[in-house]
Amino acid sequence: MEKQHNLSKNQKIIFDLIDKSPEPLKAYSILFNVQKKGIKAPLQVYRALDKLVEIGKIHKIESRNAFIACQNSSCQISKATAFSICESCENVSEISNSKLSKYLSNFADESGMKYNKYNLEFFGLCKKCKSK
Amino acid sequence: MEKQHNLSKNQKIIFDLIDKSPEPLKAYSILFNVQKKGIKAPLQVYRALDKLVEIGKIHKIESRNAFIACQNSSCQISKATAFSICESCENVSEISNSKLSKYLSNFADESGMKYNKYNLEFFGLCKKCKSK
DNA sequence: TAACACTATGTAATAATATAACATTTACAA
DNA sequence: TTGTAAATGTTATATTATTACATAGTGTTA
Ligand SMILES: [Zn+2]
Ligand SMILES: [Zn+2]
Ligand SMILES: [Zn+2]
Ligand SMILES: [Zn+2]
Repeated sequence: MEKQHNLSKNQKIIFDLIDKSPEPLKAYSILFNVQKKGIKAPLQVYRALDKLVEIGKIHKIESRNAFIACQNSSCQISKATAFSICESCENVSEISNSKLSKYLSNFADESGMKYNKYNLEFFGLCKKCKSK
Repeated sequence: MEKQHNLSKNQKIIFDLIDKSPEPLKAYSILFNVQKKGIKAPLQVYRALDKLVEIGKIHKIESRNAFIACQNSSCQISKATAFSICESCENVSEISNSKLSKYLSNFADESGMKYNKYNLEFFGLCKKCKSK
């Protein structure tokens, strides 16, 4: 069973915002949106983001410096993440494909390196944008 | 055959620096290192970096905001990149594994999205750091 | 050659992203 | 209730990246 994390006040405010957003949110856009709730400084946002990433409630889309809520309770607490990103409309969604995650989690090569985490970002055109 | 790109003066200065570095370089560290060669402003660095990424001579390590020279002539001009990153010593190397690249290049799911590019970053401990 | 388009460069200012440092408060278990 | 870890508040600053505008080189074609 997954460990239950009781979010703190700031963490909850920021998670709720990200969770109900249809698109990845950037840190300063989050800051702007939560100022009416009393969160005034970048650091308050970044601290909450760090914690939320750490416990797997959100993920950072590295190529976009933006954050989305985890859609996939089986992504092993952020140790194995894969996303598809539309380069036209910037829609991002988390890929939940057990074959893919099994393949990558078990990946090993001759480097002698032990991989315990990965992040994969696919880019392309989503269905909508393809048909335009 | 790969298209031959004749690098411009700034592009060459910056590529040479990255190419001979054993570790990924950050933009402002590059800037600092090439100031004696007359490159004075961040934009000069970023423009060269953009071009070098575009033509596949270097790659950006997204999780580190840093750049390394391509070690893998078959990475299809930056359309299919995979890296291993040691979380202890921060050593980064490009993974060149034909099975992996074939698997990912052919990956498709039910989203209807056509993937034409990916970037994968593996994290773990390198041989050296593991044995410490 | 002259005209054109395209790529690259130079420079200043500024935007966007992220962290350091320090003081205080809250949660909660020993 | 005392100790400790986690979270918060605040200011300042560091790091990463882009906008805007002017100029110069490079190669192609009329
Ligand atoms: Zn997830
Ligand atoms: Zn799209
Ligand atoms: Zn490469
Ligand atoms: Zn290492």
